[in-house]
Amino acid sequence: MTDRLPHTLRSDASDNRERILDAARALFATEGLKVPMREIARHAGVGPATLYRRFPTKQMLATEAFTDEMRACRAIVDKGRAEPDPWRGFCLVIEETCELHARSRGFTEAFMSTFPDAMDFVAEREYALRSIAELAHRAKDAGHLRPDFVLDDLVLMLMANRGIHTTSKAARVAASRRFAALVIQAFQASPQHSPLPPVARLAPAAPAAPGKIT
Amino acid sequence: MTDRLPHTLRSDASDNRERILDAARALFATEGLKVPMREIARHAGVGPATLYRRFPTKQMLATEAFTDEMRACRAIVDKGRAEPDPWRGFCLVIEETCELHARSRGFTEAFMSTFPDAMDFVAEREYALRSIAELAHRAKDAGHLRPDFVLDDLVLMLMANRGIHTTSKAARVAASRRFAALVIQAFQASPQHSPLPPVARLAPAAPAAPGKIT
DNA sequence: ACGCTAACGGACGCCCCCGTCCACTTTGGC
DNA sequence: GCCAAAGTGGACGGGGGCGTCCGTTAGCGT
Repeated sequence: MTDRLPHTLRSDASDNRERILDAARALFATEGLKVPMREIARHAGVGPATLYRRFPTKQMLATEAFTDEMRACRAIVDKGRAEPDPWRGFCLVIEETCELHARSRGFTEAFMSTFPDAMDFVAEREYALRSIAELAHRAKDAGHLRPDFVLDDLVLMLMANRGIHTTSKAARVAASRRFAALVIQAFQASPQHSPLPPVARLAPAAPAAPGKIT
Repeated sequence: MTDRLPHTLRSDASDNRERILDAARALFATEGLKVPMREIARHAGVGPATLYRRFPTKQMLATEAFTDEMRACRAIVDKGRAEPDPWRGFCLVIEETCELHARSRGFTEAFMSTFPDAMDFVAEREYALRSIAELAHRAKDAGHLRPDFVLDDLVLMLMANRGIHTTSKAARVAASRRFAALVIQAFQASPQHSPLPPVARLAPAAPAAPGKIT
């Protein structure tokens, strides 16, 4: 033994790890987070024990599996913030976020649910929300975003977007696109809009079981 | 025996039946359709066998439990159609439908999902949609509803509304109310709106498992 | 008051998922 | 090539929901 702590995985192990992540990404996207761990293992061609040794909890697996989406999410808000026209940036964030979430059923659940252990998602969500808040502020000042818009409206929109289920992914993405366009229409400042009902206090939002991911 | 076919339940039986329906209504509203049958039985203070004898399938139970909501749904669209101003009627339908669905988590699932056996919900949904289509047509003619609105947009809105989950029912209703107001804003005809992305072909819509209610 | 029978609910067997243990296999440094 | 350690997957016990059977209880007509 040359090393007491081999932090480097054996070749077959890291190979399996990658296959597991691929399977998880695919199944989380199509089936959502509720997909059984064994299903992922089966799809990856490994035994349950291997899956559990590599990722002791489903949170850890989800966290790893969704790094791409998390990066994309951050990229979207950064791109939106970089846009010279704040309203254009705001619209862009809504459009692309809706599409991103429409593409992966599981990511939305992970992103919206408040994980008790892994704080990654919460932190990332907070970052996104704060960025968008700043963007919204600028868009309001520019007179394009309705003045009574609040950040919770965006959370509301995201929650609503997740309700859109269809048979195929293509249909879901298309529906989400149209939904985003309608939402943007609703957020746009207009002389004719009547006052909105009061905002509801939206808790950090849980899909069904608060914090539990099963 | 005075009657060969006692179509009338014994007193304790009809009593239990009522308690089961009460429990089902309460649990379906708060927990959704996924609540276990035993849970309903337990909550009603009866054994599983009693529940299953009275309602052999969860569909039958749900169908009975949601008659009130179905009636309310029909009343809403009728009221909206009776309104002299079609746009006002259209808004009213959206507002009240959103609220109705926000009040009962399970009803939305039942209403949106396509039951393979019990056709009651499908028929009722079709009636509502046809009525609203006619209302929308008049609202368009009056120039208040945007011309590129299609009926699928309303289904989209309903699907989205079901995505709104919160901790308390009160918060959910409040959120739904605001959501409805925003949606109405989006549907309102306006000189400044840009063309919408193409409509997606929305299948009759299934919550997760198409047609299965478990 | 009685007895027939509808109605009841506890208990059963089934299946699926969970997380863990352990005997066997593979890797890679020497 | 050898062999210790890392890695593997089948198998296990636990838990929970499902739908049904059956011995017991109690409503109701006589």
